[in-house]
Amino acid sequence: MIGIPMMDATRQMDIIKRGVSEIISEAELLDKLKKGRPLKIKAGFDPTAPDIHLGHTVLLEKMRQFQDLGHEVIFLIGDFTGMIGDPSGKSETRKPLTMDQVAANAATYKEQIYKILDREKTRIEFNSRWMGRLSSGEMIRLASQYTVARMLEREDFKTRFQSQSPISIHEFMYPLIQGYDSVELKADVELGGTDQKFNLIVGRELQKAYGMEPQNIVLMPLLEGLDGVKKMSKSLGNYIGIEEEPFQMFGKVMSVTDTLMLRYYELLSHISNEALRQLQEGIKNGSVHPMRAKEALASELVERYHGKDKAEAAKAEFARVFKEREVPEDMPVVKLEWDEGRLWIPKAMKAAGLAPSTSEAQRLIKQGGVKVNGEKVSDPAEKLQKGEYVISVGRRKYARIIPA
RNA sequence: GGAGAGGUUCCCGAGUGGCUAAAGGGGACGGGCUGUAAACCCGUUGGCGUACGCCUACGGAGGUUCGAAUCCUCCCCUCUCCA
Repeated sequence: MIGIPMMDATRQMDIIKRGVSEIISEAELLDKLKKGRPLKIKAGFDPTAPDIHLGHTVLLEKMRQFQDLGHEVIFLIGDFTGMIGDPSGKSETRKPLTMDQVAANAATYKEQIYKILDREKTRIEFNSRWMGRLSSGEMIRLASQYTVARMLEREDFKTRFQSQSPISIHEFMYPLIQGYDSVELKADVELGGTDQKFNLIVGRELQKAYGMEPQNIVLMPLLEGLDGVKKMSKSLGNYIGIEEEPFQMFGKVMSVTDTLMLRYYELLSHISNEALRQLQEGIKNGSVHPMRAKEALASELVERYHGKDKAEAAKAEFARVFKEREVPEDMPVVKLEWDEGRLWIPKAMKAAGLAPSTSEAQRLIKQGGVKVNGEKVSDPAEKLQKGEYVISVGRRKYARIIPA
């Protein structure tokens, strides 16, 4: 960083603003940038088992942008706050993680986040470092900085209060502690998802209460999942994990709608703001084929997480399987018992994981969705002589079966 | 603590004694169309060596009945209102 002059504040702002949902406040942030010193950028993460998907990377990419602009990024693992669990509603109080678990999760985080963040420029912190030794007196002082009325402004607290659902006192501590982290770290900017808005604002207020200049807040939208509607999450199954196989990752990106593709471009791609604008324009006026754009995006993402070679291979494989409708090179190989010499196809399908039950397998056959060695199966009762076969269901599911 | 309402197949939600493996919608899956998508159209959506048939299913356990998701008893859970 030393010796490299910082980019002009307005140009920095232009980069920072890409894809953000809200900045509190833009004018303040611009002032800070104008001072020309590296800012402390904080972003907090749950200590629970991390399995990062593209939704999480929206925030990480923004952190990376700040790093590239020469600022100091603090990756904060909320191991202390993890004992409370963000009271997002009904969720029960979490069981505290052991030191070992936290350490293991942190290690996993590191492995994954450095695919995006610059290892040299990332500072990792745990909030137990300071929270663990905060005295009761200091804790009370902290709690005295905020009022119940203001706490109840938070949407989920408000609704729970109004509907007379229980709110435990310790749940109020969550935003306070998260905010206190900003005090401790002297954060200039805190990054978070839009769902974190309240908590981040508390951080601002607390910094003021402790006589500091309040942090600015950069809120990132929650990335829509593959369905294009709900936020990407593992439990909804609409996610792309950053450790997924290249071919699978490529295919998932390709299956996304054109609108969502542009959204992903905005939030995930490294193409410049100018290039993004041209792309949007090109698709609108028809000069850019959406499929080409989608391929480029898929390639970019696969390359980021698996390297250039894997990305090219995934692209080629995808073209083979989906454009030319040929059999994929890699597919699960399943060994089956051929007890009676002839094997009922639905049974083979079930054993190969192509259908959850023989009943379902029969339905699929009746609907014309099943092929054996490329030929459509029309009779659900059909059996196979002992041998090796490739069975497919629909366009995506394939398995090779061989006698055990 | 008192008074009500309700728990149905992946989800929502109909169904008040047989015609109900259970309407309808959503989702998912298969087919068509296409750009590999979206939208749209059609179809499927409990399990089982497989038409037939059999088994399992309407919060749980019993009971009434030729026959229950539907009636009775007890229990568990959720929600609403009052205090």
